[in-house]
Amino acid sequence: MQLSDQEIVRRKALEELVKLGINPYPQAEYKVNAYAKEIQEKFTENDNHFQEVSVAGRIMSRRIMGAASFGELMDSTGRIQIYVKRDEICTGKDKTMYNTVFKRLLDIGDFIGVKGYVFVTKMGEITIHVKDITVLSKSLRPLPIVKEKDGKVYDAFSDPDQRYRQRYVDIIVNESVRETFAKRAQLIRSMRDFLNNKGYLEVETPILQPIPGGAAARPFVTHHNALNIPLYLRIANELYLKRLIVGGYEGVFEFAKDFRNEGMDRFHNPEFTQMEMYVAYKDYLWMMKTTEQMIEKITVNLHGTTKVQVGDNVIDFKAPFNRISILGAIEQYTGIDVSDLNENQLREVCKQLNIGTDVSMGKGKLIDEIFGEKCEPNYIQPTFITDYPVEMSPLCKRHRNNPALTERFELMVNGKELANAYTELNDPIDQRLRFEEQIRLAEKGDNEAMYIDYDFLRALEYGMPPTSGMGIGIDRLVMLMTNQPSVQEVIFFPQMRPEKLMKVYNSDDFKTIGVPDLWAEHIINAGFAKPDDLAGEKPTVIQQKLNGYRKKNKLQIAAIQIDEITKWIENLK
RNA sequence: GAUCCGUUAGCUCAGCAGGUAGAGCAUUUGCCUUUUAAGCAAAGGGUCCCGAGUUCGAGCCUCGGACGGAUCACCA
Repeated sequence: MQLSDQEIVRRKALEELVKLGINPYPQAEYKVNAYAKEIQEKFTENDNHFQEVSVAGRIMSRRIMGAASFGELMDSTGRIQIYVKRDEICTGKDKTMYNTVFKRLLDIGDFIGVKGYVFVTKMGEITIHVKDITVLSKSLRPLPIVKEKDGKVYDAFSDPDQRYRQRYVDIIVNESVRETFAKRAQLIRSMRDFLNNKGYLEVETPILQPIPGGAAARPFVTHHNALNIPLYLRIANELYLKRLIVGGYEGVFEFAKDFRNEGMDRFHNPEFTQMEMYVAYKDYLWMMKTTEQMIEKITVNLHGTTKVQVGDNVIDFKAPFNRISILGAIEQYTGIDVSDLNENQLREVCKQLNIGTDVSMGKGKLIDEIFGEKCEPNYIQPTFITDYPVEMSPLCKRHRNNPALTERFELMVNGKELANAYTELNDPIDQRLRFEEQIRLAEKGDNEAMYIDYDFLRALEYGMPPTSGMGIGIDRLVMLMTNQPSVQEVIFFPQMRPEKLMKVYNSDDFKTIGVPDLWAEHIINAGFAKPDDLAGEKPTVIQQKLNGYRKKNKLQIAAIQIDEITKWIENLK
């Protein structure tokens, strides 16, 4: 492994700690009785609070001035300044703990525990006056140094690639990232509370499914050895949740990880979280009200107001949200009434509007295309789009006033779909026909049309009460609520192409061409990363470089001779 | 999948008509007992993403590749 100079320094410090009898990775519990945030919030100079604190965390900065030092310690709640004075942590004659351990062997990133009392410095900063330091864990890699003053961040650790691949570093160094994920947790808690308060049952259903139903998307396939069958990672949990409604639960919900084997971009991660809920005896009108109430409540819980800044827009989640039918929306933005058009006429309209189509698209898909192209981006404020054509909603009940439509809504916010809901189809005969229609579409080449789940049909045949169901994208909701421009910012470990490790050569690679052990240790550091690098150089140049390195580092080995080097180069060929 | 942009020290980023690779922070050493992104001073630190080519000479130019970002396409 090639180490940078800073990593070498830290490894040496580690060895020295051990020599001093200090275990850099101790086993024992370190008892903590206070946290940074708590001290910052509650300490006042007149009280006798916090006079014997014990705090543990990472050293995030140090300012050493002779026999006294300031530093910042970061624990799970935030940062607090520490003041370390030599004669306070070394009460006897031996000043090693300060001079050597604290000043030289500890680094930014190391975990320590400190005991002491809290006071306020002349500069007015709440600070722990340290009387005792315990090394808790040595850090061998230097952290990025991010500094901040008056809300302005300097030298931010900002490369998305590194931040997502090494999220642990991102959350050490970027406080706002920790806040985003804290908000995510709070949002989910708030939604769960809302649903629990209604008395619905939180359930878990299979992620490995023999038939990937409930949505139209390409699934990931895996294989079960014992059963010797393919299994799919779920694209939705809808059909399982509806089985539970058949089973007699009044309301069920699940926070579900779903998996879709499709493109990745800033709105799509292959695995994402959806909350789906189903409630018996309700319809989509009720569900609209419930959805807007739930989102309003979550927003207020998170922000104390219904208004949220998202990019350049302020979005107001105050219920009720606007409602418009999909055909009405199309008429609004294109001036064309498409409600009575057949497939060919729709194709004509698409052409006229400059929307690409292909033969696999049925009537439903064509309407969806027009809406997606001409209408969807316009709905910035929360808007329910309702009453979708029957062809694009195979699990949804037909509209009570128009059998060509369904009782479905999608919630659009900031020009994107956030939630999707139905008055669920519970007529088993109609459901079977709709599945069969999907199969016909599949044969036309729509690779997202559904498989038929016969057990689900069997369940419906036992009878499912009238039910309304809704799915809401948690990642997208978190993006809105935290004003983040991409899903990758709200998922701890977004999917990335695997890191490609470059072949790293070591001393053994040099030994194979005849470099003696003593030199093989040093040759990489002397500037030859791999054996082939020797081939491009004249032997005399190599000799100079190696012997120069020997002199500079005062190596206790004999100077290298030119004929040796010539032999290595011959061995290379 | 297409187009554009990026990849240089641990981190953030400069660099040029092709001529010995730079800054700030971090690191090391010395001085300094209350500092506030940054005390003062000095020093060390690089596979300029990888590979091929052009050239006397490539971080820079050409071609190919890797990875990332943005936009578009795809997308119930």
